[in-house]
Amino acid sequence: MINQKYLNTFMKLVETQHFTQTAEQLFMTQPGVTQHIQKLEKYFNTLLLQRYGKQFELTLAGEKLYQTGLKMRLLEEQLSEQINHDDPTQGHCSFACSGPLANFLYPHFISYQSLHPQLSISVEAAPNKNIINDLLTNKVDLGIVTVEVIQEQLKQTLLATEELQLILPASFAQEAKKWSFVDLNNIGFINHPDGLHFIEKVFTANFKADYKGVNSLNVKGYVNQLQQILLPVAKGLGFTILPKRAVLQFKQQDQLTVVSLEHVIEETLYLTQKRYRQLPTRYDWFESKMKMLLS
Amino acid sequence: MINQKYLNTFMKLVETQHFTQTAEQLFMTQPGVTQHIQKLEKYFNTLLLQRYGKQFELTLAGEKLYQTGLKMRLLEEQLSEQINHDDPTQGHCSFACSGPLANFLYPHFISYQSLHPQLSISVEAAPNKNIINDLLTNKVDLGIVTVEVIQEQLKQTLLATEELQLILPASFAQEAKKWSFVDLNNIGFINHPDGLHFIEKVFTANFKADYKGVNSLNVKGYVNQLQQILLPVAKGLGFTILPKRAVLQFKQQDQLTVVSLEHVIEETLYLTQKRYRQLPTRYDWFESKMKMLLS
DNA sequence: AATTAACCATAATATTTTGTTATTATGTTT
DNA sequence: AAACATAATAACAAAATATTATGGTTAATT
Repeated sequence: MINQKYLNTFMKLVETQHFTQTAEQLFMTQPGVTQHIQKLEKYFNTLLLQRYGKQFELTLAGEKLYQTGLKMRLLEEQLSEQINHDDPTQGHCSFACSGPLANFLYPHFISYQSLHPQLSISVEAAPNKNIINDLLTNKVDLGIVTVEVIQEQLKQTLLATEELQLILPASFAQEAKKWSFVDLNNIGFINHPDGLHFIEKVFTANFKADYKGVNSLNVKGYVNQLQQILLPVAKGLGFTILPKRAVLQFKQQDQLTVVSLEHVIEETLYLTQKRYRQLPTRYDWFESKMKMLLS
Repeated sequence: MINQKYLNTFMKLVETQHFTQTAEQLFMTQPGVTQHIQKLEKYFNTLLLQRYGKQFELTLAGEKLYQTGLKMRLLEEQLSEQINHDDPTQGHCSFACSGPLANFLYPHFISYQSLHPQLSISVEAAPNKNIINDLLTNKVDLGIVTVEVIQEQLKQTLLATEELQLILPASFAQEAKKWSFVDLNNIGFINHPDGLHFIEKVFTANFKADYKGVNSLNVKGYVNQLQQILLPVAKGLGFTILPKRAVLQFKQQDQLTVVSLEHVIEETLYLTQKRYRQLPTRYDWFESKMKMLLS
């Protein structure tokens, strides 16, 4: 690592062109200046000054070091100015949530971003597990997940609840029919990243007698693209379970039937973040906006 | 100045998230790491780490310091890579010379620049005195002047010689007339930045008997724009003295007469640079190009 | 030309800074 | 509950850094 004190002495020397004056201005003695320059020359293994008489010119290396020094000086100045500032209208904001939620939230975010162009916003759609992992590794700052986390490092606040809907192909629609686990399992399940988690919640509440865990489930497919999960259902290939907001985003609503369940299961959305990590104030707007939109 | 060693320790700590591992990887002991962080926190007068148990998260300040550290690390890497390189096809080249010469040279320079877009080229038209001053203060690296300099800090090589021409309005043209100092002084002198210097050289050689120094000269005007020096001459308002190349650049040649002098005076062009200052190799092409063009 | 003053380099020494060892306190895991 | 791992602190050792004293050059002055 380059010694900044030496570099500073060098820069002052370049500016004064004078060892003794450099020493005076930096409140040190002249031999100190000489030694600093010598240390730098040893460190870079190059002459920095072309000496002649008691004067000198910079060598090419010296010139480059000086230029770099200017840039470093700038970086340092900016840092000490900014290190205790927390501007709510600039910087990077990173979010992760489920696909449907991302689709829903992102338009609101970008209209805010256009008010504050200094903001940079990234929203990643991902399943709960990945979101939690991204939070733990600081890849995102704020996540919305549908599970309570066990990690002590994370903290959560309740954002909203949303109904989980059991979706059948419209072709299977039968008024007031009371569907059983066996009926559904004959049709087959279209899985997705949160699919089994939803099954567990909805089926244990509604089909306690017959449902014996995910192993007994007839899984007919899997897809992790939000827009595509409901396609096989629409085509009559199977049923699935999704949050209401995800179902509403599907184009061909007439191809689907929402089965009304005896025990309505609400999925809970938790705003999740690192417990010991202070978020910049630029996140404040997003937090309150999300609470407003989702409540 | 921020201590780079401390910063380096901090960066490693951010990357390992672990004091002991940081110490091992940097071949130091764990208390050293603790102390480095403490020194940085004292220096910035802010917490950099939010500690909990034996773990920690970065504070906002810590995050900013880490980001700045990354930039500094990059600067340093680039420097140590480049400090002993001297690429002839990139970097800044600065020249100063007389206006006519600048007009003549610059087109050749820019066509070279278009071959090597990494080059940046500046050519400044200025009188000798300014050129010398700019060289001494490192504002330009290479200059062309028409005088021998006295400063020991500068070195010169002969580039070319060029005839100094005495220019009269075309209306004054008289075949084979032998002009005297008094004739000319009646017409009056149009001065320019190098005007008196040229007068001195040409008149002492040609009108030794009558010319008694610049004080006796009838100066009718002054302008330091190359394109405009010959305008008053063309209009019949006075005579002037210019290098041949400057005269050739004037549009209305038919308005001018070049007086043939008994003693032709050649102006000498000296390539001038700092004696103890090595020029980057990117100047090599320019030096040889200029020699080629002007010889 | 001789003298003086200004300036930078070097060597030896003093001082300050930095790093280490030993130890304690506090969590974490078995 | 015991063993282990980790970070903080204090005291001390080591290293880095700065200063004083001095000498050799170069430039300025007489």
